[in-house]
Amino acid sequence: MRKSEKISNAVIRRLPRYRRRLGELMRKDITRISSKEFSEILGYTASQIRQDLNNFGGFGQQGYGYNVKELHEQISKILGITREYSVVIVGSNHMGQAIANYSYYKSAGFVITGMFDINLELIGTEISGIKVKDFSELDDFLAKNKVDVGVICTNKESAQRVAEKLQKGGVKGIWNFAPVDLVVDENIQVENVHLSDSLHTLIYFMNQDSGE
Amino acid sequence: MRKSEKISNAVIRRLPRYRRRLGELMRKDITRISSKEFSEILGYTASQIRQDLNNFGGFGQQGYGYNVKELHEQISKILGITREYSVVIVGSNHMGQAIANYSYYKSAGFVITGMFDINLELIGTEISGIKVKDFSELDDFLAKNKVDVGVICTNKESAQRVAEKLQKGGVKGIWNFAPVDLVVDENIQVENVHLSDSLHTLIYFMNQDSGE
DNA sequence: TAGATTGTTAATCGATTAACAATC
DNA sequence: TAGATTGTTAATCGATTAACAATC
Repeated sequence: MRKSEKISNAVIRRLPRYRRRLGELMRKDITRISSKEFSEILGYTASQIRQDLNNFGGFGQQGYGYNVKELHEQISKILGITREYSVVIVGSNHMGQAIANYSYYKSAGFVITGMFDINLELIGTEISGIKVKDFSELDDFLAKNKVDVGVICTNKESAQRVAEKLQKGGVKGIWNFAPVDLVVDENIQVENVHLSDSLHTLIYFMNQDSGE
Repeated sequence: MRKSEKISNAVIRRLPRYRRRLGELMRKDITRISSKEFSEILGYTASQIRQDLNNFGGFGQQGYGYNVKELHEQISKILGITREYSVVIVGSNHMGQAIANYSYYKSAGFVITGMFDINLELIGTEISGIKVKDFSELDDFLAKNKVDVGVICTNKESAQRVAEKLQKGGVKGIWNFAPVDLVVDENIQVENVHLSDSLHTLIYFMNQDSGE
């Protein structure tokens, strides 16, 4: 770790939201913001925002606040959204296609370099300009191309096997959409998008709310 | 609140994972599990598991552990996954289609009763057996049908307006896939699936890892 | 300079872990 | 009964909030 002290997950997970909101402010031509004003937009306390940011350095100026554009850049740097990332999608069914077509990625430095599937009807078709390859070509593809992130959009039965292939192929991060908890080396990062868990949480809070 | 003491979000967000893992155990015909064994599967401490569960009642038995099937049922009950929920999807582009086609929902009591879009090329087409309706029919549809959950798969510019329509139409929960923070009445629950935030978090941890 | 607002330390609050008596 | 494991209280740890001196 850079600063010899570990920064908590909670802080990290707030950074993308900070950045997103700063982007919105930029589009509205707002150039500066105080932690107090920002706190009103975000629903966090001003104190928390200042604490969070000061994990990484003093980006503000006393008596002035924060420069929106500069803070946006600093957070981009902290997150590492400063270069291109090569991404492959394994599982080219509906979810894989939705990911491939999510126009946001292109503008944010994510380049989809490969899509894979085992379904013969999908192999060879073109999705968002990318030809779907046979899953059996994945190992070879990973050996020949430096890939940063693997996206798993397979069913839950195949996900672990795919994760292992991605790991062997040298990816550094796995974005997992399958409803399973993957087991991989600790030097590989897994970020889960567990849609069913998310929906279940929503259902809980919905029911809770009506009971109050 | 039922028990006059608020249960923390952190606890609630672990419940779907508990339930999912219990489902896996059931499929393996495992009938009982101790908090210690379960902790090894989950990567939580046994203490945390027991604490979490005891927020809702004593589901275990001293000297024995927990009955897998019973605990699964109890958690389903706590979450509210015991009846059917009517769901409409607003925005029938790739992400909306992926949600509609996610076969999991059908088996878990979620029934997609409507899909909407403004794109004339999509209106009238059938997705996973559901005909896409014109967005302008949404108000009328919500007035005539009891809908529990609205899924927002529009772009970020339209999301807030859609949320307001859903709110007026009486939905209790919004599952939001647009990269914005929605403003709604506090009796409406919003669960965000912020894909870009998730990806940014992954990128951070990937870069961190290589620096250590 | 005076006013505003940060950076940072201290205080509080909440969540996790440990310990153990209760009990199956 | 003896052994195992829960339910639950107490201790610890970490994260959030409050306060204020530093400073632009």
